[in-house]
Amino acid sequence: MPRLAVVSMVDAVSDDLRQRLFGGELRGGAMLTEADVAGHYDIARPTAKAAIEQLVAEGLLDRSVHKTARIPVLDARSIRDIYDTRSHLEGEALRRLAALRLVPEAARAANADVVLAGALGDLEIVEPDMRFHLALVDALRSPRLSRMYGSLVNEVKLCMAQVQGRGLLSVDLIASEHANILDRVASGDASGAVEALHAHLEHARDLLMTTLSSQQP
Amino acid sequence: MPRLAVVSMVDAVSDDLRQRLFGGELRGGAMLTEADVAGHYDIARPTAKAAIEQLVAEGLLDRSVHKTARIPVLDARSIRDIYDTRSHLEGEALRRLAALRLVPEAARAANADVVLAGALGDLEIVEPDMRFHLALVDALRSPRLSRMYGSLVNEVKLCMAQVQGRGLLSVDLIASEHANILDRVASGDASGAVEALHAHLEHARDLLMTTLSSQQP
DNA sequence: CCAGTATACTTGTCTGACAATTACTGATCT
DNA sequence: AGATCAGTAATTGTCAGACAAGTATACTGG
Repeated sequence: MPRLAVVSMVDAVSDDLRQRLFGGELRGGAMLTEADVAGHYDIARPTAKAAIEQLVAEGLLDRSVHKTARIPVLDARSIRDIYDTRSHLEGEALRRLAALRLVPEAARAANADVVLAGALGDLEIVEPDMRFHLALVDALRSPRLSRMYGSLVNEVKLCMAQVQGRGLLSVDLIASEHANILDRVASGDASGAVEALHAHLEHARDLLMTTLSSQQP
Repeated sequence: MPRLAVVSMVDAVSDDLRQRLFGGELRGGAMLTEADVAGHYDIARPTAKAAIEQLVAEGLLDRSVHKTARIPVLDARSIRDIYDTRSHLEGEALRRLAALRLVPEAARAANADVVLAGALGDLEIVEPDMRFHLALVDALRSPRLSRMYGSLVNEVKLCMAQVQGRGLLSVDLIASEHANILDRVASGDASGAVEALHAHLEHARDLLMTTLSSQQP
């Protein structure tokens, strides 16, 4: 019997908004009023307000007091910060995994899914890709660390939705870089694994930033 | 002309609740109903609810759907996770600072305040101590990283309030360990700085855990 | 003493409302 | 014409009160 999650209306709404954000239906820079949300889901405005505030707390929406929520436009500085922080968290995680020579099974599985998803389209790669990286962090079994990395993953998904990757992701390259990282962890080569991760993330980040700057004007 | 922060009622309430949590007025394990908060500040229940939900999102209160919010009792596992995650974030930060030989001025100043606060009492040490560690992270100028570390700091403050440190903190030892860390950063000794940090945090954590276990039964 | 039910308490959500703030539009003046 | 200011519309912040739904506790019967 499957475990059913009892969610409140607010959670259901914020979940769906998240999906619409990641799917690109809600474009960067667009305004999102409480009345819009309330009308779209046919709920009361306070309920919509609470859902919006959840997303603001996660960094998936921008808002200050008395102003309409806006879907953030991720500029170069934000992307740099997101990827620097990813390197920061995940790099140290790899050091620990390498010290234990622990290769998370979930990471291997996720990387296999990356290859499978490659045939479907760029946006489909994002999910298993993120799952790979999250699996590395989750392997340390630290709830707080996983939560932090999860919030970064959400921001990356928002990035990906905004650039709407048009065939710019090379699945084979990504998968081989992932495999390389796992190999170095397995052999206990901590600094090598960190190096490989940094290169991998820098690669992804630069691709993102050049794509973004080319479609900005 | 000073920068005035326009805060909503909800923010003001959650700020004050935070202070009461850190001050130990609200003890671990205690229940905090929406009606309690609403009555205490003479505000409407929805407003109290929103303030509580902010704190839940920060991890400063526990709550699941349809249940009364509870002030978390930080057990050994939580403390271990908090300090492991601190090591994780701050250790990597030290590596970067050491590579730049960058010693944040704010960290020096905070450590000086630690010594000054030592004469006042244990709870007074906590603030400059946390400011020292936060200054190290802030020096990297990463908004996301600072936010993450800040949430850990808040949890540590909650810990400290719960053990109500009774003369168990040795100010001189803390300050000298801090100074040691800064020295190693200044000399570019990355792994030495990380080592010193790990020892420092492990020290603090063990003190916290033994104190906690002795007053638990 | 345990199980099941009944009651009180608490939270989730809604409707409707008003105040405070922001964004926009139009008129006036240089 | 362009800029500045006032007034209006739109939006958010907060409230009161209400009801449904879920949780916790006490009480009763076995």
